This record gives sequence, structure tokens and C-alpha cells, in this order.
Amino acid sequence: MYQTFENLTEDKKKRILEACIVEFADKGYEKASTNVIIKEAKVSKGILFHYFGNKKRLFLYLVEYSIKLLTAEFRKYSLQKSGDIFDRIIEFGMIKLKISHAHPNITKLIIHAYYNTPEDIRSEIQDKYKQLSNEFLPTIFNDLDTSKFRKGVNPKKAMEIVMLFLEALQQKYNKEYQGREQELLGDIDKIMEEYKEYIEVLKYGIY
Amino acid sequence: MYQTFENLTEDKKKRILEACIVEFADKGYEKASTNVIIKEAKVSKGILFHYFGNKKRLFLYLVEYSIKLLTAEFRKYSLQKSGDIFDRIIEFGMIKLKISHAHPNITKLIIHAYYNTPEDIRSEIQDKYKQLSNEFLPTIFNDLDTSKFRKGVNPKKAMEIVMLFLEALQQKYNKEYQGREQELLGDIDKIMEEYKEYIEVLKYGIY
Amino acid sequence: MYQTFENLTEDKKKRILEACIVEFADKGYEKASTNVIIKEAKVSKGILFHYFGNKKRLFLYLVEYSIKLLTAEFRKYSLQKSGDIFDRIIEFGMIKLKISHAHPNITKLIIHAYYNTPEDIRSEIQDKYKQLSNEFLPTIFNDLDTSKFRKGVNPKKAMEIVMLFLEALQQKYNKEYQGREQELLGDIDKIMEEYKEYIEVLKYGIY
Amino acid sequence: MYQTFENLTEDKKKRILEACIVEFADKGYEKASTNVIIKEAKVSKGILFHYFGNKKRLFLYLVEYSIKLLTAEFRKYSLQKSGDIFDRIIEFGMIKLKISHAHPNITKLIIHAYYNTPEDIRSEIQDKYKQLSNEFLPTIFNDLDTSKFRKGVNPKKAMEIVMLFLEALQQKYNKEYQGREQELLGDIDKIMEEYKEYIEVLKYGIY
DNA sequence: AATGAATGAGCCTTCATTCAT
DNA sequence: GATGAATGAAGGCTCATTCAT
Repeated sequence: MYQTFENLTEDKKKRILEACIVEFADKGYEKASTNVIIKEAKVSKGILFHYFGNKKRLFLYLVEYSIKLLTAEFRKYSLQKSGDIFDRIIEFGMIKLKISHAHPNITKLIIHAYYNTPEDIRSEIQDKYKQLSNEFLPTIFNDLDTSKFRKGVNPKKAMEIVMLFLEALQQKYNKEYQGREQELLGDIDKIMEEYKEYIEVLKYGIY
Repeated sequence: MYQTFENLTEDKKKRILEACIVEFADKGYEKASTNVIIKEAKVSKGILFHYFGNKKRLFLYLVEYSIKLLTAEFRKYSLQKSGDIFDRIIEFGMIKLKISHAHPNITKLIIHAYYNTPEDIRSEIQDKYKQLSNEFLPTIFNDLDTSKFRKGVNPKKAMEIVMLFLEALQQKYNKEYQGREQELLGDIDKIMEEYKEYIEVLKYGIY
Repeated sequence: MYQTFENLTEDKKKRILEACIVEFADKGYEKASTNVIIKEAKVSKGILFHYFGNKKRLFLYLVEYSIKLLTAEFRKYSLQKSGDIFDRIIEFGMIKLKISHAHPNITKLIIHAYYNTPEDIRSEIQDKYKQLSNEFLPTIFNDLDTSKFRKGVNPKKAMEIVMLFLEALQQKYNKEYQGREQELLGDIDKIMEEYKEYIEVLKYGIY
Repeated sequence: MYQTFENLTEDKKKRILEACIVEFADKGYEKASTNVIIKEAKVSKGILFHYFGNKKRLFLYLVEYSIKLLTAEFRKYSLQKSGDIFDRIIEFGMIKLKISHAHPNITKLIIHAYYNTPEDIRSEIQDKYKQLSNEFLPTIFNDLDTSKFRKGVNPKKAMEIVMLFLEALQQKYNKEYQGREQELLGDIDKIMEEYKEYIEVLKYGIY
């Protein structure tokens, strides 16, 4: 599957991928138009479907591609294996923000795919997301030093709270900067400050 | 705006609203079809556009209507003004769940509108959401008894954390029950249990 | 169903019907193109589907229309109620030929529909054909005078033979004149001669 | 023409032929897809067109091949040269049925080709059919013992009637079993019984 | 000889919106 | 106010055929 596409010259592959990602990131799955894509990528109608079969599979491919790319990006930043869990979390959040900013369209596409998954590829997409968290959550929570936790605090629940909270925070920023993503870069310092402040409260609560 | 529609007989208004809400809740903004709506509502094509101008303004109207309706529902449950903030939050969550269940389509539409806002009415929709939270957040956080808060905990930030967390939790459940909303009812007790457990950890952290 | 179309002005209806019939008669169901039809009929894409829903239903409508038209044509020639069965059959065959010639495209469409029925409207089309034969076969075989039949000849089987034979003959001519229908007119006398000769043999056999 | 194909290894030839026959028999000429064929036959797109030029010539080749195959099959059953003509005809019908059943796809393809010939190879296909009947009709009608014929019966016309009738009968069964060809096998005895009965009437008529 | 990537016209159908009545 | 016929661009997708390799 997708073999034909993978074998293309780097240049053409890039042209097509870029056109697809921009279109899907911009319009979301339903409104994205294969016509716009082929025009932008300067390829024929037939060949797009020759590569990807149909729109759904194309989208699935893009999600997969995006996740792989983001994964690779994450790997570049090797998290400190030791240290305080909240320090790690803060670091993790910063990395996330940086990557988001380096690949705004990929990020947009991924977010879109997460919240508006086309019904009949939902499970496949969810699997891919699960893989992603399976790889990175352990990195964060491994060797968790629970000795500092207050008595009566269930470590598992505590970490779930932290994760849910991080997600909500990310989303808050996504919504806030929707349509003016470029401004996010300028505000990164401010954001990180706020971010740390939040974490500080959580940390204070759990320790 | 919408005046002609508002002046309709209660019966016709209801028929149209119901048809619209079901369709938009079911298919989302993009895929919702005005054809389906007019067929279901038994009105003519022309009149729908006469009332609402275009699909976008129709959707905007529905969002407004839904928010008003949910607001009214919330007002029925007058939160205890005093008492522990976390007790209030738990109560708030329960009310939310109950209302969600009493108006599943309205809830669906509202969630959809929040996450997939059509670009050119985004700010208008976001305004409406802001009004909503402006009315209810104070209800929860008013007369906040911060005396129990641990020293060094910024009450405002603490409450923001709680709110963000609640939102994330809601979303977690939305995703979990996507496509099988009816099962949520049966699981309500389990959900409330988990909900309380989470809150307990947060509470423990802040007090 | 089809009401909207039926209410059109005679002129427009005719234009559309003509375009449809020519296209379907010419190309058959699968290859007939709605694009060609709308271009020929000078109507918009949307309106064709507004009238008929989809290609299949359009075809079904045309079959129905054609059968009605042919039926009406047949009725104009009131078969002599009495007289020898074979005389009636010969007359019937002549009428058939004449009508075929007066409405070559309708005939073509009908034949096509009979032998290449699109799978999922097959039963509906077959029903319509059954109605047709239900109306006219009795006209021929009513008050059948079997007194002249040779002993041992099962009248029902004999008539079945005659009918099957007539059909085969019709088909033989259809195939023979395929693509040069206009020449059939010139050959009608010759054909009728041959036709009578065949019937004569059958008659001779049965009496 | 077709030389390159004929020179292929038996195995590859068979693979291609089988794939083509199944596809054309199943879908008919128009809807048959060369894509399906090459996938099934495991050959490249280019080579199929290299062998056969285009879809039409491919189909023509298949018709030719099928007719040759059926011819060969017929030859295996050498009709009794003498004996009553109607006995021969009954035997002929039985052979036809048996062969049909032994090669259902070939039969289907041939029937389709007969009734839905693509316009611009129509005459070529009709020629091939003519060859077929030219070979076998004499087999049946040779040494026709007309002594038993009733006076006044033109033997040639009589035989034409019989042939036309046989064709009509075949077609009647084709239509009857359209879409449930496999059931024909179970009904073969019943069919042969009916077949004989019809012939009996004809025979009775002519003798 | 053999491959299969590439083409682009064509397919049927849906859509929000307009406008004469 | 109310109707619904009419528009035609756009949708995803398929197809036989070509051609560089």
C-alpha cells in the first residue's frame, strides 16, 4: 500500500505531500478538495487516486505520515530520563510547543484528525494515536519517583490529571491562536511562563 | 435579523428548529444538508433562506438558540451559593451531564460548533460561548472561600486549573462515547464516580 | 414521483424526453450519458436530477413512458375480436412492425431495456413488461376457437409456440436491420410476405 | 494480429484468458474493467494492450476464442447422421445445454456478445456467429428425410421455423435464469421435458 | 517484450443559493 | 410571505489508453 507513492522522487513526493497537508490542515477532512490538491501539486487527477486509492486512504496516509514526522521530531529532543517528573513535564510541553510551531500545518492536520475523525477510519486513526502516546508517555512517566507524593495521592490518578490538564492547556492555546498561528512564536515566552505557573500549582498539590 | 422567523407560529418554529438541530447535530456543519432540513421540516427551500439568509447564518442562529436553551436549563438548577467550592464543582458537573442527556442533539450541535466553527462566523460563535461562561463561571466561583487553600496557592490559577481540567474531562468522555451516545446514560454512575475521584485529587492538592 | 416533470410545459417535456430517449436508445443504459442529455435538451444538470432523482429512475421513467406510448398506439388498432387466430396473429405482427417503424427510438429503448435490464431495477422493469403482455395477449388469444385444432394438440402449448416464434421472428428482423432501421420501411412488404409464409406453416401444423 | 499473445506459454495464456472471460461474462462489455483483468491475471497494463491493441479487439478475440472452443466441444458430440430430424434436434438441444453448463462463463460471454455487440465491431462479431451456424446447421439438417413431411410444407421454411423456435426457447431460459444460473443445473431434467414437449407439437405439426 | 506510472476526460450526483411566480 | 424550479460549479472517482523506461 502506498508503495507507488513512496517510490517517487523526493521532489515530487514533497510537492504532493505539501499540497495535501496544506489543504487538509486548512479545510479539514470533509471540505478538503482533491481538485485543489492536484492543481496545487500539479499532478493529474488519476495519479492521486492511483497512489492513494481514495480520499479516506489519502487522509489516513497523511495522518500516519504526520505522526511519524512528529515522532521523529520528538525523538530529537531526548528527554532527561531522571529528574523531577514536573520538570520533565514542563520540558515536554516546551518541546510540544516548539514542534507545533515548526510544523504548523502538520499540527493542525493532526489536531483536526483527532477531533473530527471521519467515521469509517476512526479506529485506524485512533490506533495510530495510541501508538504515539504509547511511545512517549512512558518516556515521561518512567522511573516516576512517587516518594515525594503526598500520602493518600493515587499516583496513577495524579498523572492522569496532569495529562488531561496538559491536553486542555494545549487546546486552549490552539483555540486562542487559531488563525494567527504565526503570532504564537512571539508569545512563546509568555506562554511558557504561564505554563510553568500552572504546573507549579499542580505540583504543589501533589507533592 | 431572524425577526420573520421569530414571528412564526410556535408549531412551525418548532418544526423547523427541530429539523435543523437534528440535521446539524447529526452531520455537522459542512455535511448538514438544507435539503434534508426542508424535507423534514416540511417547508419550502425559499422560505428557509428567506428566514436565515444563508446556511452560515442559520447555523449561527441555531448556536445562539442552543446556548440560550442550555443557559435556561442551567438556571433551573440554582447552585448552592455557599458550600465548598469542590462540592459545587461536582454538582456543576452532574448538572452538565444531566442536561447533556436531556438535550442530546443540542449538546452535540454545541460541541460541534465549538470544535468545527466555520471560519467566517468563528468570532461570532466564540463570542456567544464567552457569554455563556461569563454567566456561569461566576456562579461557581463567587464567594470563593479561599481560607482553606494552602498557602502559596494562587486562587485564580487554581480555579483555572480546575476549569481546564473539567473541560478536558468532558472532552475525554465526548470522545469515548462518540458514536454510541446512548450508552452514556447507562454509565452515568460509573462516570460520576470517576469524576468525583479526580476532583478529590485536585481538591487534596489545593487545600 | 416525477410530478414536477409531468407539470412542465409540453414543449420542455418533449425536449427532455426526446433527448433522453435518443440517448438511451442509442447507447443503452450503461453508456448513455446524462451530460449528453442535458446538452441536447438544453437544461441544467441539476434540474434533470431534480426531476428524476437519479439515472436509474430516469431510465425507469422512460421505460414506463415508452410502454404507455406503445400501448396507446396498439389500442388505436383495434384487433378484430373474432376471426381465425392466425389471421389475428398476422395482423398483430403487422401492427407491431408498423409501430416499430413509427417509433424507432422508443422501440430500440424498449428492446434494450428488455435484454439489458440494469440489475437493481430489473424486477420493476419486468413488471411493466408483464403488464404490457397481460393487456395484449388476451386480445389475441381470447375466444380462441380450438375446434379446428388437430386432435392431440395441447392448445396452450401450441399458442406458446406461436408466441415464442413470433418473438424470435421479431428479433431476427431487429438484428437484421440494426443500424439501418430506415430501410425496414421499404422492405415491409417483403417482410410481411415472409411472415405470412411462416405463420402458414405453423397454422398448417396446428390445424 | 494477436500473434504475440498466441506465442505465450500455455500457462500465461490461460491465466489471461480466464481472467478476461470471467470479467466480460460477469460485467458485459461496457462495464468490464481492464484493471480488474490485469489484477486477476497478474499481468501489466501495458502488456494487455500490447497483445490486443484495445478493449474492443480484446473482446473480439475472446468472442473468437469462445466460438472456437464451443465449436470444438460440439464436434466431440458427433450427431447421428441419420434418424429422424426431430430426434436430432432434441439431441442438439441437449448437447447445447450440457455445453452451456460445462462452460458457463464462455456461454455467458457469447450470449452477451450476441445481444450487446459494441457498434464498431458488430459486423465482425456477426460474421463469426454466422460461421458457427454455417458449420452446425448443416449437420442437423443434412440428409433431411422430408418424406414424412405433410404435403404443402416447404421443408426449408419448416426448418427455419424450428431453428427460430429453438433460439427463442434458449432465450426464454436465459432470461428466466438470469442472475441465478447455477439453479439451471438442478432444473435440467424439467427443462428437457418441456423442451421435448414443445418439439413434439412442432413435429406433430410438420409431419 | 514488459512494466506500471501517468493522463485527463468523463462519470453520476449533490449542493447552497436565486428568483419568477 | 411563500413556493420550488432552476442553476451550474464542484464533489470524489473510474476509465481506456499511452509511453518512458
